[in-house]
Amino acid sequence: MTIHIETEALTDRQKAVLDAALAAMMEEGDALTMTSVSRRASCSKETLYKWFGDRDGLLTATVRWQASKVNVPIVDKSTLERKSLTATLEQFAKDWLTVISSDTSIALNRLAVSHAGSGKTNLGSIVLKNGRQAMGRRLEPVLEAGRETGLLTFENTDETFRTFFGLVLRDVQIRLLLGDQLKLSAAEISAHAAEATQQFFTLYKATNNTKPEG
Amino acid sequence: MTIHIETEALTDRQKAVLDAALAAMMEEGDALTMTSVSRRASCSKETLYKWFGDRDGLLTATVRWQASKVNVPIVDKSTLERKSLTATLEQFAKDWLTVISSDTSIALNRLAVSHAGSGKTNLGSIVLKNGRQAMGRRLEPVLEAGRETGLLTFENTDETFRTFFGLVLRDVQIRLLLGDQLKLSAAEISAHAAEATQQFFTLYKATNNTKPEG
DNA sequence: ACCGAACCGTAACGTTCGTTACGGCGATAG
DNA sequence: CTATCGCCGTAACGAACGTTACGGTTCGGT
Repeated sequence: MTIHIETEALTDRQKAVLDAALAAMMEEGDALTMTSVSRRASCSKETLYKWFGDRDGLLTATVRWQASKVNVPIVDKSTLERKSLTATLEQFAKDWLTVISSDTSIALNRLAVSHAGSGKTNLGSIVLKNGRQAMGRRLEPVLEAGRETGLLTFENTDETFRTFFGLVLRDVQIRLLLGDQLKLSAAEISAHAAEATQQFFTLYKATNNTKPEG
Repeated sequence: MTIHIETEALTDRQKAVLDAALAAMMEEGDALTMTSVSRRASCSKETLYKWFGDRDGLLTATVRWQASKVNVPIVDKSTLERKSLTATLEQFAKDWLTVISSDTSIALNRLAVSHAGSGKTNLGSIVLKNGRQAMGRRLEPVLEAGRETGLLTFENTDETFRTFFGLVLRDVQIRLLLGDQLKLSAAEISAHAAEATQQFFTLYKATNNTKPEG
């Protein structure tokens, strides 16, 4: 019941155990058992219970651990100045699509969706916070910077981000979660990232201004 | 293991039982038990097993039953002639958002996502076929009709539909599946359906032609 | 060398739940 | 009226799995 592990304080051995749990999660989904995790990690169940409290604690720690590993595309001021807004958005879209279509992300989101239904744990909110919301926090300053430099026109930053979300991800995530055999090559991801970015500019480019990228 | 029920041939009593299973699914998610369903339906477990074979058979029949009840927005030729393309798309978006945000749809999709992970049943493909794919089959003729009448310009119908998908649904479905407390009033749905339709036209309107809706 | 802590492997316990079996009851046909 | 059939309610069985307990091993500190 209780969560024994702070996200920051993890032994290397504990990280290895969580990686094993992650692997189990990818292969067995929510049906993973404490026994299978302990076998994969070559550790005893007693250790699992001592470290993580109970099954939910292990799952929560695993989700947190994976979330901490995900490279949220970071866009800071210097990046904004060096790269054009178009290139920044395009790269962001590319990274995002790549993460979303990874086996790890799919397994994690499936688990979180399941638990959001059973209502016992708050894995859903953890994934939400580290997924959708983290993306918003990263991208919204970029959008507002684009507005300040006169490249974009919009009123509500959050709504604008959600439109970008829709243009980039479309039906990809739900299809993958439902088990659709959807293969996204790097080339296809790049191509669509570019197209979605163009569409985004079409919708939000400042009307009486120079076009982005000339 | 075996599926005993054809989707078409369902007694009234059996439909009532499946509705009870649906209710159980909404409250308990994947954790619903045969006992709870039999209690809700006021039937015996023996009957459940005789009719549906086993637990998976019951779940599959329930998903099929709900899928058969969902009103996929139907757009036929006569509708296309009576209503403008804009109004048609807007209504389609509205119906779709309403379905997606209903408790039933959320519960069903959660279950399907869970099972797509465990890989035992094909609930995911059933939901996919009756959700995302059914929508595509309905809307794509509309888009092509719009292209033929010179209102829209696009090359790939499927890609165009997926863009519409993204503009309409954005982050709504994944947030709801992950348990985000997102309340969509009818007014908000209508407003966004209109906005998404406008954005869609901005992206795909024929360049050298009269604007849709004057 | 000795001690204690941490950990591994495994056995054991208790619960939950899918599945099956059985007795009773109302309806319907002969 | 009686026999059969479908269904209800409940009890019982068995397996899976979360959780706990225990003996043996490793390892760092003294």
